[in-house]
Amino acid sequence: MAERTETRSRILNIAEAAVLEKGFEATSIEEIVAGAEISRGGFFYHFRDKNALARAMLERYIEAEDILYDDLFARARELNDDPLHCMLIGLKLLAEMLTDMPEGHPGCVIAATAYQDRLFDRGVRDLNRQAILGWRTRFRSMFEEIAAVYEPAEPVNMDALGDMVSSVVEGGLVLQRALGEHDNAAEQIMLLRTYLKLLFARHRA
Amino acid sequence: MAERTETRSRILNIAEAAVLEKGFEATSIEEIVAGAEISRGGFFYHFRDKNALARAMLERYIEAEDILYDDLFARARELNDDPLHCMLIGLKLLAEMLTDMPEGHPGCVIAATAYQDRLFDRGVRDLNRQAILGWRTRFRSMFEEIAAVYEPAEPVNMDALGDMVSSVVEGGLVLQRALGEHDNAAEQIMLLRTYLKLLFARHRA
DNA sequence: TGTACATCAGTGAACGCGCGTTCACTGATGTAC
DNA sequence: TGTACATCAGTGAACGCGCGTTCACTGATGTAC
Repeated sequence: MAERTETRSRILNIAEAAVLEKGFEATSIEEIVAGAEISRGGFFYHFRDKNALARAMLERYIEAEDILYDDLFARARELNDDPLHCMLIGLKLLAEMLTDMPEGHPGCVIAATAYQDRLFDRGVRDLNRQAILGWRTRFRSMFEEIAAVYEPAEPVNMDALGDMVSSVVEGGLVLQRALGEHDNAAEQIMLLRTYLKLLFARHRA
Repeated sequence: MAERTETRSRILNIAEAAVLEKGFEATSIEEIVAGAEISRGGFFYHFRDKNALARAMLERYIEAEDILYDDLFARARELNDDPLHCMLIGLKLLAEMLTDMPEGHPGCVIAATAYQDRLFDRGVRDLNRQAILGWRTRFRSMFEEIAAVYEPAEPVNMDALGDMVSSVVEGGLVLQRALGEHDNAAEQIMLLRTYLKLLFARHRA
């Protein structure tokens, strides 16, 4: 990695961890540059101001999550071609991934900034919005594939069902942060899995 | 209301709204006292320091939520004595309550502080923890009543199921904050309702 | 009933500290001729 | 090959501002005798 991108991502790593621990406003540039072993001026060479840091952090986080989901469900599809079983396997893999993190998942940058959104400019808030809408679209289209094969046992709002994956992950992460536990998000995902089995698996169309 | 409690709760109202908008660190005592129309000194008459404000805010929020849930499910029980139907009616009432808020629910103080917990002392973090555990116990015991009458269609972890109510609410609130929409939390609650119908309603024990 | 004192619910000036940001400068590397 | 200049990736001192907190003081109300 070039010097430039290497330092930049060192800054972003440290900032992300700090923001998840105590929020954006409470994370000082001083502590970031101390952690990244550069000077204050060095920080402002990479980011125009603190808001630019927030935007870069979110962009990187969203991109990484997208790659993670792409990868996860690609692996699931290799194991089973049926859309329902692919979804169930993907969620299982996601739950396992969360359980396997030794310190527990550190939390979601989207949720952290959603509860501090008046600190940021419109660009950052739009980014946050687009991320959630992207996940809605991703999962909604997977659920539509499933519904084309399996008739839902009860009528459901497909947008809401698409959102449910994000919602369950976000909710689980809030719980495990508040409780100081490690596996709440994974357990909530397993409950979502059971839900989807009950909703779809009974009636092959 | 006595002067004392009246001013105190005016401070807490303003602080809570501000904390949900931009986080605890970014909420200054200056803006709180300006909103409450008192002086800086007046604030410190009521709260020893900013951490004491956080604790009081959380205590009040948790108490209010507990009363709200007590009330909601008491009304539900009046409408139907069966534990499953009581739960389903209670969740419907909760979803309606969320939909009826003209500005949308402002967000949960627990979630906001969970993503800023390194700012607070142990007392505040314990309070947060106890709140989530309290909701777990509340809903778990309701689900156990249900399971005594209706055999679950799939095996579920009862602690996780108890947590699921909080998780769905928290997750839905994160989504609606990030999206700037109003009814995501209500829709997630309706999906949870469908889940519980599928899980329990089929097999009367 | 009058007087002395105590408590309550504040006021508002002052404090020092840490914050985000700016800016003149620097040494290493790359490019033109 | 040598020299001049440009760009890159920073350094570190300095800036002013807003923050949480302290403190001496105040006027209204309550209580004792």
